Amino acid sequence: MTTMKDVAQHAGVSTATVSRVLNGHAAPTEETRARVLAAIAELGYRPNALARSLRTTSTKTLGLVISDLVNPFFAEIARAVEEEARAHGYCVVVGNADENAEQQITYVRTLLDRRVDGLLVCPATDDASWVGEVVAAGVPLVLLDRTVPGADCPIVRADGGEALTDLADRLVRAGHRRIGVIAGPADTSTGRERLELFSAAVTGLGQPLRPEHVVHGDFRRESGARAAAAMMALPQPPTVLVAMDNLMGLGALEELRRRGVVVPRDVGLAVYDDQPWFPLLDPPITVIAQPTVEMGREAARSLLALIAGEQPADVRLNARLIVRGSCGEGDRG
Amino acid sequence: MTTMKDVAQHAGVSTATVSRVLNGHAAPTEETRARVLAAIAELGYRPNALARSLRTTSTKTLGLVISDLVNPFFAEIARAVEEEARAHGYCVVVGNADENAEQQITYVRTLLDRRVDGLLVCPATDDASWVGEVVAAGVPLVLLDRTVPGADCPIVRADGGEALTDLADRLVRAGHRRIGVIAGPADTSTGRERLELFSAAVTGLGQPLRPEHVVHGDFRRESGARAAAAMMALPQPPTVLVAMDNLMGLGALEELRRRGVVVPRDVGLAVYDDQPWFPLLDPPITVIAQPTVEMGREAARSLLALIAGEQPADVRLNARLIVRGSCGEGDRG
DNA sequence: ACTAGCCCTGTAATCGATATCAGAGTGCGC
DNA sequence: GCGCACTCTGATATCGATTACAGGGCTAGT
Repeated sequence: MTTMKDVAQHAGVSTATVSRVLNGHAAPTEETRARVLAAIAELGYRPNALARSLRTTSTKTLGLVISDLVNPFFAEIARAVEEEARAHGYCVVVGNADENAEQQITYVRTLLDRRVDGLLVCPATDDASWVGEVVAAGVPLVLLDRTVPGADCPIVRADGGEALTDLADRLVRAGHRRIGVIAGPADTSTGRERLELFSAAVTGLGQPLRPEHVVHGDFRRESGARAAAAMMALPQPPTVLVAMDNLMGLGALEELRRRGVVVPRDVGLAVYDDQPWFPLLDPPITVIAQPTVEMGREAARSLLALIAGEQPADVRLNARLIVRGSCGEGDRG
Repeated sequence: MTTMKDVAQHAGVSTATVSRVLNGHAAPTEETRARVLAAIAELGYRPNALARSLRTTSTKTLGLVISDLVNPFFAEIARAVEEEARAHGYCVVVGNADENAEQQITYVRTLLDRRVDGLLVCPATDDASWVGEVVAAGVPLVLLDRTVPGADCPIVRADGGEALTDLADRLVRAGHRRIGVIAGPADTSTGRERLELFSAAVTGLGQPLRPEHVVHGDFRRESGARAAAAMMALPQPPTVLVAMDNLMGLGALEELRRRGVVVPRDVGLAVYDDQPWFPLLDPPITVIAQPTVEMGREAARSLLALIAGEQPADVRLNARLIVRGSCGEGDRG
């Protein structure tokens, strides 16, 4: 590789001058500037970002640790983060935790070691041991989608309270008396919150959830299928299933299909997170849509603000209910 | 941040010794080793990866430039690459080109500047200007999914020839005489190849494609919808549509639904790339499935081999046809 | 007892950039 | 004509690690 020294020699100047030209400092003459630029072009020189970052202690890089890259919800967030960051001259390094706390910690450490300027994390679980390391490293941190206990940093998330209440309301009004919930993991904030909000809503309507009608999954496809299977095998199966994540919803759908259960005639279904293909199903699936793009964008903005020394406030966006028919609204509502 | 110097002072040794302990060199005594490790633990020291990489000229990082992160086909590949890399002690930096040649070049440069040990690229277009820069930088390069003209490096891809021939065969045998193709961009190798292979197959069966029944999209959702709309508006619309990518297939489905066109009664549909939700549609969609996980894994392996100084051969995996019913096979086949 | 050889450790150069500080050259005022 | 201010450039220290080389302390062989 050609280094700055080569360029300097080739242009007959010192490395300091090359550096000044590169960084747009006022000093160099138009003439030397031209000579340096010519040398750079001729040698095809590109500055070594490692050396530069070592010296300046800034990498112009954000780290993003995501719970599961294959989950389209997170993929879309990742894309939005990347877009917003790029618009501000930052680059994003994505780490995929695969819903695995250990892998997540590994990634947080790797990113800290590489001296990212800021860190954006969608925590895989409630384990918050890594937060201390980030704070100790003095690296700005913003949480995305999920909180962890005791973390003292800005968070960007979607509030599903209203949407879940609306959904509960609709389901009960549509006549459902046995509502089954495929909940997220109890050791994630979103897993707990969605269940609690929904549970409170149906309880408030005089239709508390039965214990056997709440099954926890892990935000992945197979667990959704297992949960649906477990509930449909009960002597008194639910008349409607609510999956608290799009992948578990997908798994549930697959399981219902395998069992020959017809939606919504035999059992209704609602899913948390919208996906472009949900409207294409027969019946189209009723969902709670989260503003993924905004979430990613806002998270990147908050982090950039934090890096700039500001004190961004928490961001709370609204999820909203989209009724489509998979809960039998047409028939009963 | 605490540096190696701090650790050295705290342990009463030189930085050289700390480095030796860190890198598992034989030299240090068990006793000094313990002292150093204690100091490291006590200070919570983590080595600066930038400084280390600058010195060793190895980052243990692979760069992955992907055409479109939101396309689940690529998301899955990215995940497989990351998994395989991690298993070999490498970390992956993902750049999302968003099917945009310029953005892709930007990312290639950024990754080269950061001195990734190797580069994995799914080229967004046929523009191969960036390949020279990678070669000049002396960075191992492996192409994934798509080729570019004149690139002299290993490539990992899926061969759809057999599957496309099978599909053509089935469609013609099922009585289809007007087959519409929603092709990929003409300036991508996969876009061209899939069309050519399929076109050759149907021509061989005496049913050449009509020019107005071939519309190029851009591997994204909206273009699939537009292409479907254009063909369905023809005086003699196709009796079956073949979308050469899952996102364009999704767009086509949405458009058909909007128009009240019933699949497969009014028009059949087949899609390149399988997705978990395709079997859930009514009718389930006939697809050509690519081995995404293997592609990602093999690509990572090839790149690691190249880095290790070996000469990996090109990898060609087979795509395969999965008949499900959306082409009216049940009725006509 | 003295030296050869081995083991462990420290000193210092190095990777490729940036930034400070000092010095060379020019222009201007008096 | 002399000095001062100002502009541009170069030499050099530095970021935080790795590593070649040198040297001190021991053991062992004769």
